[in-house]
Amino acid sequence: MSGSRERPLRADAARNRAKLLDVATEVFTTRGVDVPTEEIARAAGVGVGTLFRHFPTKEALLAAVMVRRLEAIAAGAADLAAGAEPAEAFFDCFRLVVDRSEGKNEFTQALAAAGVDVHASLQEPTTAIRAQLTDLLAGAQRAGAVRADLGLPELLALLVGTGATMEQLRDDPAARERIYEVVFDGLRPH
Amino acid sequence: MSGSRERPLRADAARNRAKLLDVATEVFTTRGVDVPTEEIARAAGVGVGTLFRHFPTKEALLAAVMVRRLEAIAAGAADLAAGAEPAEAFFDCFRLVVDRSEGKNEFTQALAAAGVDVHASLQEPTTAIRAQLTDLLAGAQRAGAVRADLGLPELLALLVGTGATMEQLRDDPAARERIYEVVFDGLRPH
Amino acid sequence: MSGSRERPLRADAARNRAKLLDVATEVFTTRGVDVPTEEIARAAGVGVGTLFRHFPTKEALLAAVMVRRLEAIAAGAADLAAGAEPAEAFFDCFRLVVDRSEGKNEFTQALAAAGVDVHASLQEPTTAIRAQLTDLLAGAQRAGAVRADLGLPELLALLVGTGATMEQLRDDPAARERIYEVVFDGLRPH
Amino acid sequence: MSGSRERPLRADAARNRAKLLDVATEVFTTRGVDVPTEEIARAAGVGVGTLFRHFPTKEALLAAVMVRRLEAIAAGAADLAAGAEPAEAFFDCFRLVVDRSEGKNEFTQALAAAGVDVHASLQEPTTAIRAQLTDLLAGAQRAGAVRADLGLPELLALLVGTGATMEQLRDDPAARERIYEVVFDGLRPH
DNA sequence: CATGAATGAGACTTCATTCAT
DNA sequence: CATGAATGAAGTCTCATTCAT
Repeated sequence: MSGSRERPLRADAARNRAKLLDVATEVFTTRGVDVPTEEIARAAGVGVGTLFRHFPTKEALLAAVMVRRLEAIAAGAADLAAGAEPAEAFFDCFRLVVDRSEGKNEFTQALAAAGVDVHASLQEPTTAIRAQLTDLLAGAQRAGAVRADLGLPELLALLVGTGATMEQLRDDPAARERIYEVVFDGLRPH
Repeated sequence: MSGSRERPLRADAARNRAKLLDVATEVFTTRGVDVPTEEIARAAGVGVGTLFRHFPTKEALLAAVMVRRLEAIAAGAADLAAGAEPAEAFFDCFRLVVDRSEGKNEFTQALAAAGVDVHASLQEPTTAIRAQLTDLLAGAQRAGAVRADLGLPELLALLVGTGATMEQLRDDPAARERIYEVVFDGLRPH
Repeated sequence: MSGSRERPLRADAARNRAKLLDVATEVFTTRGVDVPTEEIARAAGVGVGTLFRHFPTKEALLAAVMVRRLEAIAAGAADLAAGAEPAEAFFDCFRLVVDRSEGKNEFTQALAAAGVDVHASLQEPTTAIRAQLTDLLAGAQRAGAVRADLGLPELLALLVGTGATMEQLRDDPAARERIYEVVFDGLRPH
Repeated sequence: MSGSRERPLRADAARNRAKLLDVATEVFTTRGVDVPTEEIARAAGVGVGTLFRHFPTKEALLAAVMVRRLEAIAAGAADLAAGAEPAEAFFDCFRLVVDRSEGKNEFTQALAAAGVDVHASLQEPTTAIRAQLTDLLAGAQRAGAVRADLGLPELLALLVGTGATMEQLRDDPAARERIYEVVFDGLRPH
């Protein structure tokens, strides 16, 4: 699962990489993608050189941040899926993914703008989530809780879109709840 | 309301401004927001100076492009609203706005990243659409075609979000159609 | 004296030229030489084109402003010279020139920076002052009020330099007066 | 007093900074303040980026050049002051400052035009000279070689103004000498 | 392996000057 | 003759990336 990549990575190097990722996540999320690399390095307490040793380009850093978020989401989803009956698992997982997607769009776009094939470069880490969602969707459909004519692509698109919807309603929890009602109602058969 | 601005604008100036807007719309939409101003000027057949005379900053150009798109959408929406029964008018208009929203997110984000208060600077031109949507929504609710607990904010958020959903399914019209079914089903009472 | 140049100049054209000169004098003096030509034109109530019709380059405008000031100074000097005994006339005139030189340095330098041979382009209009100063100096020297070994070049240089000195003491009239004492004392024989 | 600033500065960085300062001094003095930064960088054998790393704005570079010149002047003045009797020390120092002031006005004005508070930003490095001049002046006055009613402000103004005077007589050493006689005579009591 | 100085292409913008209206 | 839109060279500054220390 968390297969070993390259060499084991020395202790301090690993610490630097982690700090960099933490800072980048924080900074990109709160201040946008245009923050200079140098600033991120400084905030992480390392030189730019170190940043570029770990992430050969800025895009690579961006991608790594995304991957990390996706992995976190996947972990959460795994817990939920393990739990209860199919329908509940599906809808709970939907909520989880959406709630954690905050700001994800900006990354995706920044990556795309940089000419990176997002689908390709994020393929592997996303696989876990994809697999889980496929299972959850199938289970919910088998249980008659979700329209049978929907596939994984529609589900993924809907997750992204609902995330975007929610971002517009950041300050109104009640409204967000109503949106969930609309979307979940729409997902059910008929 | 949509009153005349400043002076009538000389013939060639108007032509240049229009060309600039055309080119910018095209370029920003297809190649993203990071295209150099100089390239836009060249593509429009004018010098950079001319571009900056018409739009004092790049953001101003970006905003102008958005405004233009919104105005076009508003015009289309007006035609639909004039037409038929409330429910149909509402759903048709929803589709129209979503279909024309392609790529709009990127603009909004670019503007926001530049520190522009999008809501403020685009307020006026958006007002037309807002008003129409308010009417359409009210009409559809009165006709019992849409849940009564939804307000304009939710509608707007849903329009944005559905647009984002659709962008993920750019190449699959059938899937897009299924999304519309989901969302429209969800919007109906119960 | 005010010899006719070129054509007689139509009434409105003359008015424009005068307004332009007034505004330029005001603006250059208060806000420096880097003010855009367009702004000067606007302040004068004309288009840039008109400005450039009257003054083929910005330097030409700068030079014209200087000329005008010098002419004003010359006029004032003439009045004084006409008056009393040689020594008094000389020293009064010295004061007059210095007092009116405020900010003149900036112009001279701007012109020089633009590669204009100031001495050459201002030769003619300065001639009047030069002639007067030559006479005044000679008179004062004959009267034994000024060292005999000084020539016009030294006098001109001293006028410029004393102007610069005074600009440093803009806010201290008493100090300025002491400077005059120093310089005038120094000018007297022994 | 002339305490170390920030970090020790790496060897190559120090070399570049020095070269930049040398070139800038040379170029600004001979060709004026309007020389493009890029040209200065090229002449110093570095990229523009390096220039801007050392001096965040062009004004900063200008100011640094001035500071350097003032420091050089102060050093020379210190030597003189150490030497002989008060009167001689004073007048020699006056000459020194004036002779080294060549072109200094242009800098001051460029800085002022850029909205920099020259007095403030150059305060510290000037302090050394101020202190020395204060001492020299007091000494010369005590020795009865200079009018007692003059203060430091007048002296400084006179230094600037005499510099301006001398610049007009760049090519006539004999005339310059006569100016010194005039000014020094004027400075003596009576 | 870390550091941060150096690089230099390129971004945005200004402005003197020209020329169609 | 006046106007002001158009021009485009040039200027200052930023920032991802490289490389000497």
